[in-house]
Amino acid sequence: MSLKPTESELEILQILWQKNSCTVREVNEELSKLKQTEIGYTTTLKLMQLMHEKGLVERDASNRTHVYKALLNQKKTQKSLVNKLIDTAFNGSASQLVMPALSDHKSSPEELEAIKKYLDQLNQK
Amino acid sequence: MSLKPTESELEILQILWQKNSCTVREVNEELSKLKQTEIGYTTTLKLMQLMHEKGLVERDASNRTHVYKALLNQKKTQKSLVNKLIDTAFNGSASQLVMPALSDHKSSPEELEAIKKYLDQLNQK
DNA sequence: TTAGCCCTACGAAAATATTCGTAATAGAAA
DNA sequence: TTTCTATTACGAATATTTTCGTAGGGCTAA
Repeated sequence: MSLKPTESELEILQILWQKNSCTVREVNEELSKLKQTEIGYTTTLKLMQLMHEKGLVERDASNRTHVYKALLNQKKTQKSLVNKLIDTAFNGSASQLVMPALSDHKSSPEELEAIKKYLDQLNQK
Repeated sequence: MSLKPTESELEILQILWQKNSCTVREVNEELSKLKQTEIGYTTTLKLMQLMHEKGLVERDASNRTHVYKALLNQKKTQKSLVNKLIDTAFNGSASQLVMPALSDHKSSPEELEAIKKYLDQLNQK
């Protein structure tokens, strides 16, 4: 099934992944910080309710203030996003995506080393 | 300014980049092939007209059948897409994006080699 | 010339996504 | 208890994106 989150939903998932679990209030504050502008509380609430209906998140409603958790697996979601990007913007060539990605986002030597190891591993198969 | 193309616009840009220049008909056929379903001709036409208004493409209207070209630079656009993805879904870590990207999209040994060379180059700086 | 086809322009419907106001109410505070 | 505050539920307005129908007209083949 793999429901695809919208732009806004992805931002919320991002926060949930990072903090593990959150109230609407917390997410709303994070979002406002992120976007540099005050976002209506009920806007965030509504989004998270929709995500709940869609099965993107679960929530503990045993207390009045509900606590949300992401249900979508972070790694899987990332993979599908990357794959989509590769297909729609890079003609299916992963390496074409990889190089510009590395060029802009200054990665540490350690990170680069890790990638290299990873490449060797792939090569051996 | 850097106008951000929508999902559909990106698909069209992709085709324009690949073929250099296209008529609406050509794009429409490519899109239909891509999406595995017939897309209304005027749907594609309208999208490309909107893209023209937005300045995403230029067109040669000297003949009845207009010929379109992308105005957005491919590499720049790709970079900004990748950067956005890294920020919104990968917590700003490029290497976290790179590895899953390579794992799924089976890259040829040549491609992998190219990436490795690229990494070495980055390392030397 | 006329019929048929293909093209553009344009408006508007449909589908999606985002934002927010209002009402109800639980729980805390006075 | 009464009041105040925070929270959920829900409907609806807005905004954005996608899709398509129709009209007008040029071009070509018969």
